[in-house]
Amino acid sequence: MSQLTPDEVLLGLLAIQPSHGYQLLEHFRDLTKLGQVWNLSTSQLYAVLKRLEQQGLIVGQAIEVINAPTRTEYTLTTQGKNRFETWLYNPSPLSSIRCVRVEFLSRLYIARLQNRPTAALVEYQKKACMKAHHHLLTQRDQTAPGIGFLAVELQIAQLGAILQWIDRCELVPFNEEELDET
Amino acid sequence: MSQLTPDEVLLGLLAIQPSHGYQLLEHFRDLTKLGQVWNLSTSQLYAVLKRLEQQGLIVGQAIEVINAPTRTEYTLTTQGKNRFETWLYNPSPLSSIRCVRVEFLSRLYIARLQNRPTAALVEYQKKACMKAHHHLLTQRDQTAPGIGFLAVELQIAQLGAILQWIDRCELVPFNEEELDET
DNA sequence: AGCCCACTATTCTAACATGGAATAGATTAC
DNA sequence: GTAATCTATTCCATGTTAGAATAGTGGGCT
Repeated sequence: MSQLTPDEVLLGLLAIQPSHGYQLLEHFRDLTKLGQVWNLSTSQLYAVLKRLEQQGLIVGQAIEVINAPTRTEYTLTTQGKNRFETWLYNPSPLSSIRCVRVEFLSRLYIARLQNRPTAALVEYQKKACMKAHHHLLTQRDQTAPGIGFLAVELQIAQLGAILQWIDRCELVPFNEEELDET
Repeated sequence: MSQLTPDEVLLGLLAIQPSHGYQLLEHFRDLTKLGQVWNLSTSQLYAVLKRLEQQGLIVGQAIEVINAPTRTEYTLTTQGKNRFETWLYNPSPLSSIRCVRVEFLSRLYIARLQNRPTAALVEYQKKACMKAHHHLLTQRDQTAPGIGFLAVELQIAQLGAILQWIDRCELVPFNEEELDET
């Protein structure tokens, strides 16, 4: 896998309420939800759900619906809950640029949906980025001119931009999603 | 494929001289070369070479070496050469952040190795980023507050950082690689 | 001499990702 | 009435990816 999987996001959504695949998919398609953040195909989502079930993080239950195809409703297990909590509050923010955009914003989204405070999340991410920023500055001094040097400089610039941006995360209001849970 | 493949970079390297897999790998492992830019595994490189051969962009020739395993030396075909030139001078810079870091820096690296001027490359990329930046500013005004909005703002900040960084690309000297071609 | 390690050079394998189409009933639109 | 679209899921073929496996060479150590 290319590092970033929506595993924990799904666990977070299921922590709010048991849901079936199609319901979960909405969060990844709606551009006001996670649509800007992830680009997840249908089959991928169902594949991930299957994997999570195999790992014992969720359990599925077939639900017969009168005038609709049978659904599989997934519920979080205790194990899954633990995994999610670890992810949310013990973030391992790799501070790679993509990680921040995708993982951090997902964390924020889920935390808001669950009506949890987000200050700590933002703070953790900020600290991690500052640390990485500092580390890169040191690395730059040890790097010979050339492509490698330019790459390091770009990463430094990127992290700087994130640091300027991140404080806005707590100021920007999250309208609808707050109460609206389909 | 997840968008970014080293296909054209390999073609560019083969344009300098026919090489076998292990030789090409050096460019992706050496941190002063493309090591900071790509993270390519051995098997991946060989897989790409096979694919390129299937597409008729390169041809492989088995070379028996006296006291070493047989190598396959790949040579660029006319088609491959065309494909590379198109990529280098007709860049389609998607201006996604990752694209710039990986693709643009690769272009720069190859152009330098081939002793070609880089001013045009930088200029193209800069223009593309400015365009994307502008487009995102418009998009921001049409986006409701929430996660989507934050995502757009982050992208704007990232592009801004790139624009500040990109002018340095022509100023930073590229030492050794200029003449040294293993 | 015997052994271990690192380097050159490539292949294999199993798991996972990905895009796309297939299925199939329900509802809405014209 | 039939076409399109929505709900809900599965299936498939192809491609990517990490990691180990292979295999020969040369060097250093004891």
